[in-house]
Amino acid sequence: MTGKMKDKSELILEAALQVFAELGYHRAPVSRIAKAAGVADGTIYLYFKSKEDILITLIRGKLGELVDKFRESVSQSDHPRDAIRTMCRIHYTELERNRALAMVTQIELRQSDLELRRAIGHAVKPYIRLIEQVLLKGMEMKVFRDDLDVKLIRHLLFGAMDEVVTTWLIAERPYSLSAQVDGTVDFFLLAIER
Amino acid sequence: MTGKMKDKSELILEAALQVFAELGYHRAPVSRIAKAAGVADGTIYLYFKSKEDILITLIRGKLGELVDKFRESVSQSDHPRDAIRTMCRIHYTELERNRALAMVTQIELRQSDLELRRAIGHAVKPYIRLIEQVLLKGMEMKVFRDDLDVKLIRHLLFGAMDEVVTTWLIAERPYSLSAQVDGTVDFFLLAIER
Amino acid sequence: MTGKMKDKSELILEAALQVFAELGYHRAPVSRIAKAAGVADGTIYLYFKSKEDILITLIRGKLGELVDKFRESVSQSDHPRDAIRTMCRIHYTELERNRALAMVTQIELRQSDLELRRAIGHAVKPYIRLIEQVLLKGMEMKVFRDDLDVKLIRHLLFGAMDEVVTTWLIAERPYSLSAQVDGTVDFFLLAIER
Amino acid sequence: MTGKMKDKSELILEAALQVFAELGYHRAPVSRIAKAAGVADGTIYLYFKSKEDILITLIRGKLGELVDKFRESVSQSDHPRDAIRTMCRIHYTELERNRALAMVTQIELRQSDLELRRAIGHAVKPYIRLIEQVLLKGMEMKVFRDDLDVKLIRHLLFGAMDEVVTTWLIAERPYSLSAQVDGTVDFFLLAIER
DNA sequence: CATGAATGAGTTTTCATTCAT
DNA sequence: TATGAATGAAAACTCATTCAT
Repeated sequence: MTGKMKDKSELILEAALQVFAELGYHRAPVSRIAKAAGVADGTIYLYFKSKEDILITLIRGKLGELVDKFRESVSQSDHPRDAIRTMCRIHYTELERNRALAMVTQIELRQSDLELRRAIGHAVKPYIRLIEQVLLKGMEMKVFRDDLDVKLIRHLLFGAMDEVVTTWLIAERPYSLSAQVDGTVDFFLLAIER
Repeated sequence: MTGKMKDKSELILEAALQVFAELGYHRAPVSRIAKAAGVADGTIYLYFKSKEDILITLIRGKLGELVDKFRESVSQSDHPRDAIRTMCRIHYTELERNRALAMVTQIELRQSDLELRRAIGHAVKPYIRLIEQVLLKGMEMKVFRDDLDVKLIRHLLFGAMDEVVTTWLIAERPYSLSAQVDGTVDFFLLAIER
Repeated sequence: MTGKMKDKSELILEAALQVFAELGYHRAPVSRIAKAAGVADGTIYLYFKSKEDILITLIRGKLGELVDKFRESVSQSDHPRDAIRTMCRIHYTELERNRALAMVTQIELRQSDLELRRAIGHAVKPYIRLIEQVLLKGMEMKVFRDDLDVKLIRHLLFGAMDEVVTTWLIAERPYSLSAQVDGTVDFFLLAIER
Repeated sequence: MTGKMKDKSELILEAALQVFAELGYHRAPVSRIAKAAGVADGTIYLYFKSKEDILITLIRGKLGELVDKFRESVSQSDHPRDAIRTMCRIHYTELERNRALAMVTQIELRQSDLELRRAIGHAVKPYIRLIEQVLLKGMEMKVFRDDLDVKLIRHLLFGAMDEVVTTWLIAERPYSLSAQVDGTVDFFLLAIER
């Protein structure tokens, strides 16, 4: 039974994702999340200690899943060039598929106090580090330039992709995000390949 | 006396910038802005029609000033390569100097509802377009590759710089933002120069 | 226990009636109603969606009860003449007994915006229609003149009684309202009986 | 020059009448009245000591004018029957012509606290007394019944007319108010003539 | 007399959180 | 564990009134 029956806290997180995506964190009443999850308002507080706690847990969990995917795919790429392309593809594809998550990570994740911002920053770090590892491996394999400032460039890569996602998200007219993969990666490679 | 006496709406905007930077837009009560500006709560509403109006006016004004600086400097650069470097330098230097503004543009600008997000997006557009113009000029002058997807790359450049600023902003330990200019620009140039 | 325990929304309405009667709708803060009802401010909004909603519900409920009494009594009157007298007696007696209700219906009911005024007008309509029915029945039974303009006269009767109540309500010196029944009805009958 | 130049307080009252009629007393900001009158907000307080004072003065003045018209016309009527008809005609015609005034007297006049209500009640009293005088004259001339309870009946007449005006005022569909004169007066006469 | 910028008390409403059941 | 009614602090905004010019 444990297999099919979702954990109730999972249920609440799922509901919160939808509600945050629709209304934004600050405009999303806890009662609405409760209703969406099919539980009583008070029940939420048996699983989370505050509304903020929901958001943090949510982001951590979802980004954790994403990072796992990144890691897995990267480990299967022989060539760093392919690893970069794969990461970008997953980055764009997953967020395109899960618009609610994109909404929350791109818009809400930037939110509120420094405290929260930092807490969430930690969730992104593994991804940033993964990018770094790929860069290092590429340098080691002599396919990337040997003078790369990896500490800086990992942020340049992440920031560039991040902005592309945000731009897509708030665009008035819909277009394909995943179609931007090659343009993005080609740009990167020009800058980092020997 | 008119020289010393700042316009009261300017006074309020200045106060709002500080308060927003400290607390974040949603957690900043109008009463706190009023107190910081040394005026009564109601006075705020003689100059702005709502709290949101303060934020929008603030962003528009400050970003407008920034964009003006960009434009002026760019127009003085003969070579597109220098223009790119100048833009990045101003971007990093100005936000390093005005941390409160950085706070609001990097953190608050991303938040709130889609509505506001879009409204503010317009304030950034001129900058994005300026980047585009530099790219085009560089292509025309045959110093940049002739196959650049400018619509995409302008976002890649902006996003990369933006992320570097945000990372600096939320960093636990202080370091120089302006010191990142050359690393950033060199990366860009490798990707776009012939 | 359910017997003694009044519905909480009933409790709030009761409190609102008192407060509205004392201060008038516009001068009555919701917080005061809450205090009078012995609940927290926020509790009010679990039962009513706005302050205006309280007033409308209140009027509708109380006037509804009154109209029910009118209807019942009228149905027990064989002769239209008695029906008229009974209506007037109930009208005067009930409002004399429930001064707070009179206050709200006579003073507050008239106030506020046209919107509200109309909404409340609907609550009075059934009473006006009941008067009309009695008139028609009297004409049919040949005890009232056959040339009565019922659409107009129903308002003349209602308005006349209404003014008597208002005059009584704002009088400096107290006197019996119910003692005016016969004078009022005799006047009416002279005008409408054959 | 005094002839053409309206007194400034008159100007303000005129403006207040329009604004009250449009928005209702409580929703009408003093600043709006000032703007409509073409004076500064503060100027209002040189002529009136409060917003409420404006309303009271306004009603008193306008109703005073009306009562003067009633008195003049009545004094020209030889027969009490005609006097009654004339009063009703003026009552309906004047308010039909001056909808703003009707709005204020019928809706706003009923408003707010008992204090105001009473103050305004005084303005109506002369009219009520005039009705009484006509009734007495008619009894004296033996054209009206000699057993009329004039203290009551004057209110029945006023209330009946008043309600007809209010009904007309809040009606969804427009119709002629003055067309109701004969129906109303015929009803009265049946009740009071010998 | 006239102005109109400034005031700040007062109001409605929302919503995260608690706790008796 | 689960509920959901109740709480009450907080917050945005309005506007009658004042007063320095």
